[in-house]
Amino acid sequence: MPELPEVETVRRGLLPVVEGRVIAHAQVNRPDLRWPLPERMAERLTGQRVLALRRRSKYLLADLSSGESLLVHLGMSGRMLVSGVMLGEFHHDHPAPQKHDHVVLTMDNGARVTFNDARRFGAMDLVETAGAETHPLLSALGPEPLGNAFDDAYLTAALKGRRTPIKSALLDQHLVAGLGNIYVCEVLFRAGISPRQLAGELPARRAASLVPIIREVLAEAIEAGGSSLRDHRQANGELGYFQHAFRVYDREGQPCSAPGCTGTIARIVQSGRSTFFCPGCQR
DNA sequence: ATGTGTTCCTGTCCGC
DNA sequence: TGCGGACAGGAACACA
Repeated sequence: MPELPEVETVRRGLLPVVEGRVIAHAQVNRPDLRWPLPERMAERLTGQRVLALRRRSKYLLADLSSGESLLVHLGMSGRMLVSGVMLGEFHHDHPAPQKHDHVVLTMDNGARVTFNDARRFGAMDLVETAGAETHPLLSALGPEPLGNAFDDAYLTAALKGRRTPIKSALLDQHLVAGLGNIYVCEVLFRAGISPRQLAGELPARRAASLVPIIREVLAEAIEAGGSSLRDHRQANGELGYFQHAFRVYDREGQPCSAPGCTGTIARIVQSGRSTFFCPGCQR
C-alpha cells in the first residue's frame, strides 16, 4: 500500500491520538509479521508514554518514555486505524475485530490503534531511540526526498554511472527514500522522462528537473491524504483522494491527459513492477 | 558493486 | 457460481 505520502498521512492521523498519551494495553495477536515481532513486545509497550511519532521514509517511529522506539512498516497492505475517540466532530466507535488485526494498542484516553495487515509484508521492531537510525532497516536508506539533503547535486551524483532505468533507480530506497511505484510513475510523467531512460545517461539538466517535481508530487499527495486504491486508509478510516490526480498510474489504454497529446497510456514491466507512462510525452 | 528475478502472503478481479 | 491465473502501493535476499 503505502508510499511516503500514505505513511505521512497515517502519521498525521495518529499524532493527536497518541502523542503524549500512555499505552495502557498492548494486544499482540501473532508472533510475526514479515519477521518475528520483538521479544516481549506487549510488555515493552505497556505503560509507555508516546513522546513523539516520527516518520523516516516509509517507516513510522514512535518514541517511548522507556527509551525505546516502536518501528513500524506498513508493507503493502498495512493499515493503522484509530477508534474510540473524537476525530473532528465525529466519534469513531470501536469496530468489530477484523481478520488480520495483528496488533491492537489501547491508549489511556480510551483510543484504540489497530494494526491490520492482510498480506503481512509489514514489520515492527523495538529499537533504542538513541541511534535508531542505525537499525538495519534504516541505516542504508537514502535521503528524504522532502529534505534539504536531496538536491540536484546529490541526485546527479547518485544517478551517475548507473545502468538501470530511471524508473528502477527512483524506486531504489538507497538512492532516495520514500518513493514507490505510483509516485515514480507520476513523477516521470510530469518530468516528461521515459521510464526506460538509463539513469546514468540522463542529462544533468533533466536529472535536476526531477528534484522539484518529486517534491511537488509528494506534497500534493500528502495534501490529498495519499492515494487509496485498495488498501490505503487514513488513520480515521477515510480514503485519500490523490488517486483522482493520477495522470498515468493504473490508466493503461486511456488517452493521455496532456494538452495536445494524442498518445495512449502504456503499461510495461520493469524489474517485475508495472510501469505506466505516455510514450508520446515521455522521451 | 550493481542489476535483476524470486519470494513472502492474502485478497480481488477477470476470463472461461 | 466456480476456478485458475494475473496482479497488487514493498523490499530483503540470492545470485549473475
